[in-house]
Amino acid sequence: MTVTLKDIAEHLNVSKMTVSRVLNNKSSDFITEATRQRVQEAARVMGYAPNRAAQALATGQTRRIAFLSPSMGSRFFQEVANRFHQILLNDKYEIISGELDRQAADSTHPGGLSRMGLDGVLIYGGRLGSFVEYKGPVVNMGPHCSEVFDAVNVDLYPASRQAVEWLFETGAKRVAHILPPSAQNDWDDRYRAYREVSRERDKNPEYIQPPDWSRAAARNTIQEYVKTHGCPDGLFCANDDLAIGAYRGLRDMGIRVPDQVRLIGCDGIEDTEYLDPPMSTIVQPLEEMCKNAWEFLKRRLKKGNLPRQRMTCEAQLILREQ
Amino acid sequence: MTVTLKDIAEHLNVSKMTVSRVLNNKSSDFITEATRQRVQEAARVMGYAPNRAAQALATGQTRRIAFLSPSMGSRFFQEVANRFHQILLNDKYEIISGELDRQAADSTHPGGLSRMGLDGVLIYGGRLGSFVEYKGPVVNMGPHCSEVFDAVNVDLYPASRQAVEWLFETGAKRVAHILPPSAQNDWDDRYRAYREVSRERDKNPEYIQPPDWSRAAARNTIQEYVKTHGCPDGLFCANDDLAIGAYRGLRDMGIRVPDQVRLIGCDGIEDTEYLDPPMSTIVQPLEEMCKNAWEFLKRRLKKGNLPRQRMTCEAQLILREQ
DNA sequence: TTGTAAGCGTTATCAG
DNA sequence: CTGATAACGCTTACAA
Repeated sequence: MTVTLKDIAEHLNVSKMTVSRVLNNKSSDFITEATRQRVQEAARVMGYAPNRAAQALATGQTRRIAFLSPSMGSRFFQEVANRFHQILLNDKYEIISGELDRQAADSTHPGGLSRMGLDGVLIYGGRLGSFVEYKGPVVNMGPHCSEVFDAVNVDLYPASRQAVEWLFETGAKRVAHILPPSAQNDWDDRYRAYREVSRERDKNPEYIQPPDWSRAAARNTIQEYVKTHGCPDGLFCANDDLAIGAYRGLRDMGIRVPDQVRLIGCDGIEDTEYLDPPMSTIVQPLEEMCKNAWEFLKRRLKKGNLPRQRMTCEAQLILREQ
Repeated sequence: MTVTLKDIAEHLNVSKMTVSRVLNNKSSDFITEATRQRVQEAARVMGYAPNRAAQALATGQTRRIAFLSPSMGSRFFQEVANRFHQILLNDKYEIISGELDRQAADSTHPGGLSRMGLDGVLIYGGRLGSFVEYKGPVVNMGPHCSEVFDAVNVDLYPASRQAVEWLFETGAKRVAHILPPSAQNDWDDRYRAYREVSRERDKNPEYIQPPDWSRAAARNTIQEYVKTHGCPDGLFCANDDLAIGAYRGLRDMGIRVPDQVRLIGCDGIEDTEYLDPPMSTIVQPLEEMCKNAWEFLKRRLKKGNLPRQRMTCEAQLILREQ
């Protein structure tokens, strides 16, 4: 059925090894130009394609990497996954995406990482207790990385402060913070920045807490909040999806953006540019982060016992016309 | 390092086969409850995880499927990929996404499908000449499917007609159609519907042609168009990204939506609901399409020589407040 | 420069 | 019910 090394070898009266060597053209191996030509021609004509499983079994390497994030439905994480896809493609690696919760690291779990045949894992997001037991290389990225893995941190704190301060400075009397309760922790830059700026300005912090990070949740929650508490005139949102959901929820009630409320999102997804008015947001330097994460992982793939690699990138507040 | 069947077998003084049988619990195999228990316990304790590559090599099955679409940057295709991810997860299949152009089917291509170790391929979108030479099972889905593969068609024609007619009936004098030149073909339901309705109403068709399907392209192109041709008062867009780009481009020029121009998109991505005003669009029954595509593929995975499977789903025009 | 032999971790087949 | 043995297709190490 499918063509194997052996088929080519027999066809050409050479050994499998000769064929293998030609097809992998390892620089360390020497083959006469004549046989090289013959083998390549035969492989092409016969339509040879290597059996990845066999290669993986023999070498112990799958050339497959997982990218895990909290939620594949989030546009931001899709943008990250995409960037990785493009980057890894250049290096002939496959990427397979998954969600942190579902893709538990332990080998007991039927869909667990250790059962997937991976060379390594890229993770956006933190709180990954279960991953300490995953044996392969892991690079963690995001605003609050694990202390045990290689890490590409992104610092949201300065930009978050600027965002909240800008809202106050440009006239907002009540600036609220939208974020799910699960993220209301001191390790969250956005939360901490909001709380501290509020305190410095003697403002009462107001938290609007959708049950999750989805647009739909933010849309509902903001409406309930406004009905019972009245409407803030500034809204610092923990991510762009929440900001977009809030925007829609406010418009549902006839509240004007930005006249009555100004919003600032976080992460910098494409969608924010296409709203009307375009939404201000805190942009993460994704390209830089992804490139570096991949470099970290490649290095560790080559040499497992490196000292821990880490770096920190700076997110940037982008104010759009309003 | 990692635990194998052999390790467990030696630890328990049984054969690898016994361990293998227990761990796969094939109903056809009979094992005493006692040994079953012992094996399962040992596997758990020792942290056994099967080697996927070895399994694949032995069985010839990878439990891995590719999902290919024209562009991974498109939000719509991301939504499709997502649905497949969820669906296949239930059946313990992995999914790996790619783009049609890059992932050529032939074995010559280094990143070609036949080199990826796949059980089958799901493709959204048409024009896939090169895929006839891919040997594995293929299910094609979308508005203009291949005639040679199993197919889940979606019929955009009736909804497209309704869309254009609705724009005219509700008062539009000039309804233009935005679509990239590459799609300006009779096999495209949207193009055909627009052209025919225009003709039936003795209207001059107006085509606005961004170079590709991106928001940015639509945003630029609409502005150039309006500057030279004036502004249509109805816009039927070949997909939601174009519609969103056009919306932004119009707003850039101070043109009011929907007062001066009304837009209708196509595909039904989540973003359309969150614009202000929410955007009308033609919604594809994604859940139905994906479920069926996967059923088709599973069937063909089991039994290769089925007659060609095919079905057609109906897209639906959703008019949102405007 | 090329070939031979062994092994990677599973599963299939056939004996016991 | 359980165990040996032979694949699966490739690469690594070592011989020639």
